[in-house]
Amino acid sequence: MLLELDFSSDTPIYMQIRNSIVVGIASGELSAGEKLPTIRGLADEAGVNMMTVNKAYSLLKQEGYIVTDRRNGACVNPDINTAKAYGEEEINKLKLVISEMKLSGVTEEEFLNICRNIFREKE
Amino acid sequence: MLLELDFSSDTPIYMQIRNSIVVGIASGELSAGEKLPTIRGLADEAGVNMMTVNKAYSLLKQEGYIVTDRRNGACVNPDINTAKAYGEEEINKLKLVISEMKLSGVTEEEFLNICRNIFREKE
DNA sequence: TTCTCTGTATTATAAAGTATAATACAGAAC
DNA sequence: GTTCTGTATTATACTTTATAATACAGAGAA
Repeated sequence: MLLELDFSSDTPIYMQIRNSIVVGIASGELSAGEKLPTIRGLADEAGVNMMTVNKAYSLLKQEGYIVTDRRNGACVNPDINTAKAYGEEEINKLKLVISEMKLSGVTEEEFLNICRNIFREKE
Repeated sequence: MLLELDFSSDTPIYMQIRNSIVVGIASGELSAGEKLPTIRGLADEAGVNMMTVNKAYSLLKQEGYIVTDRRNGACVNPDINTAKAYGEEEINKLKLVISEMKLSGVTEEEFLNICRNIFREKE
């Protein structure tokens, strides 16, 4: 698992970890059921506290992206519910990104192409 | 200016204000050169502290979205630089939204249609 | 058994970010 | 002068974030 953390970012570390894993699952870099690093292992590797990784894993578990087992550790949820509705929060985040890129001069077609590429990105 | 603040959100108030204005400019709700509410006025209206609004305006000014004048107050920058490159940060935010919606079961075509609608949204 | 690994929980602490409050100043408009 | 503007300063309180040091229960391996 590639995990790039930006300690000077305004995004909290635990959220960066959470985001990396979500993106990894969506891109196929992490496959359904795949074993994730242990909390302690990832904390060591990333140079952060165990509880910071734990916070990320707890959030991912609560969101249904991963499952945890005291025996085997954490795994990507082998059966993520792809029938759940996206929230208004996602739409608002999307609106914001589109607004910012629009004001950077990105045209609709350029933007859609960027999205197409990201959508099709495989590991 | 419509301004909906969610005080229970994990997004700071000053950032919500900043985001609302960015979206407003991009959608055309706020036009180039248009006068914005005064810091004190908006603070009163929104029920927040003056310095919170000031923080949002300072950020918007620094980002080039608005200009300020001690005489007239703050205005939408009449000449926003639409030739500036979008940052990697925007791409990462976009990747995250796409990932989350993908994992909610949204197909590529559905997603592109949502984007098209947002992109064309006028006030 | 004993040892080691897993996620989880607790408690304490430090540091940073956020928001409020009360003022004050400089510049321009009236 | 008075009033408005953005801006600046200082202090305070609260929340969030991250670390640290432990500890526990359950399961696997020696």
